[in-house]
Amino acid sequence: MTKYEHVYHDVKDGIKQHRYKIGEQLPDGKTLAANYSCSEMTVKRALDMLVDEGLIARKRGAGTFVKRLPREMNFSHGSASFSHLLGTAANLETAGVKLTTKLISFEVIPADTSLASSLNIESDELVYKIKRVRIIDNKPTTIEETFMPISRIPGLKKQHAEQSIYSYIEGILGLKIHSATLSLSVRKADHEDAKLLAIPVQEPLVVVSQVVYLDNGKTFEFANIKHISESFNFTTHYVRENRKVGVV
Amino acid sequence: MTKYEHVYHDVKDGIKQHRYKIGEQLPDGKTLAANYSCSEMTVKRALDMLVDEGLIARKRGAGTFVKRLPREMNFSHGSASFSHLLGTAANLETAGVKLTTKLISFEVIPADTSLASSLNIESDELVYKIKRVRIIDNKPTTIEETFMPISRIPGLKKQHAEQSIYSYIEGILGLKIHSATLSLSVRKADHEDAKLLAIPVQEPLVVVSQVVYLDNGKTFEFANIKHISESFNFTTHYVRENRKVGVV
DNA sequence: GAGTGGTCTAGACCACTTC
DNA sequence: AAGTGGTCTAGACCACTCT
Repeated sequence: MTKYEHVYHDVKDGIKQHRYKIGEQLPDGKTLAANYSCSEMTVKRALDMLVDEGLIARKRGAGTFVKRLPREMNFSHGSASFSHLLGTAANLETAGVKLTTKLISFEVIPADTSLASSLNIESDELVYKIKRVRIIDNKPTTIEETFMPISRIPGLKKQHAEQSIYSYIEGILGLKIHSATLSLSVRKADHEDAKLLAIPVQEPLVVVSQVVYLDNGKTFEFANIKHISESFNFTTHYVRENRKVGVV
Repeated sequence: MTKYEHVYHDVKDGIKQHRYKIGEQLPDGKTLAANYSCSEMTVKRALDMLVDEGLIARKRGAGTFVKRLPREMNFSHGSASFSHLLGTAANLETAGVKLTTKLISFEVIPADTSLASSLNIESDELVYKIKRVRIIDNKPTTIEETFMPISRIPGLKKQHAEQSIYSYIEGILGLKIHSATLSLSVRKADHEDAKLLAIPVQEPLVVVSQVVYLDNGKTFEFANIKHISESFNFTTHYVRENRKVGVV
């Protein structure tokens, strides 16, 4: 563990355990640096992470103040879209939730111009097109339609799609997932959606469209994930000064 | 403008203008530091902001790579909830959109325990309760129900609620808005929602619940903002390593 | 004026990837 | 082995708030 991670965790624990209370001021940078035997820059680095997470606010000339408690990881299977990114299966299962996957279709198609543009590949390059339904605690909850270029994810088989594609990519291929851009909107279920999710036609669905990147900057996935809206919840923080946001 | 802001903007422009192309590698830290006559730490600081915005990926041992272009600020009045935070009126109006506000009610009530807990105040402390409909291009688009403690926002009048509360807070009171936590979910319109937004009952609405903080760490607003779902869109980035997210 | 956080540096040293 | 980014420092100097 790095020094700044240590400071970060320790201060965060301090907030969680009410050693630092909401509304109170933290010790100043010099003092913390002395307490942790590190430089002030390292303290700043650690506290900036807490700012990004929405737990504290720092004000030049005034001090550092506790805004709120860290919230417990609430895997109320709402944020399935997000934990999907983090490796759905593992996260949800350790949370004691039963997740299963139903593979609807697994094809290889040439990318049309729109898809090629999303994936930053040439038109007509071959991509996997995978459609799956995720079932959480015996309730169909999301429909995932995923597109990945064959060239970047070679050797993917049906069997992987029936389990976790992400563990194939990270575990077997040894690639690292770096980041994603997500866009949320709401659409109404068509007949196929309704059938797959066992809901009435026209029910609202939250559609998460995501482009996912590897750590070499290359796109490897474009996906549309439709969530039953009642089991969807998404929380984020917005910090004004640095245009940064943290996710719980 | 600080040095890191300068480097940040210049590299970002370089990406926007295809001087650095998608998939390509940026010059290394030492080189950039020399080019900009600054230290490598300053370059890192600037590039980390671009990482948080989802534009580049940095990989230790390998280099820094361009992921995608900065997206143009698309004020498709979808992200009204977000620009609300940034000072809705100003932003939308400079974007050439006509925004008006209809004040539905303006009361002062004692906070119940749940509200008091959200606002970090004592139960029964007095709060403003303000209900407004936002009308964009002559179309009612959101219903905002806002609660603010009188003690922290003294002197608020109906007239401010009919315009921009945020400019009262920042302009007149001289307070600074620091950050917010947002939570998104979907609900169906009840009779009152339907009437106010001129839509059928049971239409889906996106509900944004937000707690907003001042730069001294104190909560000053809790709000529920209901959006007509068809005009709602929300985009964000997720970066794995540092648990940071940027918003476009 | 005293105290706070923010910027910036020049350089040491380390971790990792790539060849 | 060469080249990349990441961590960390000790300190200078600046900007701001508070009272």
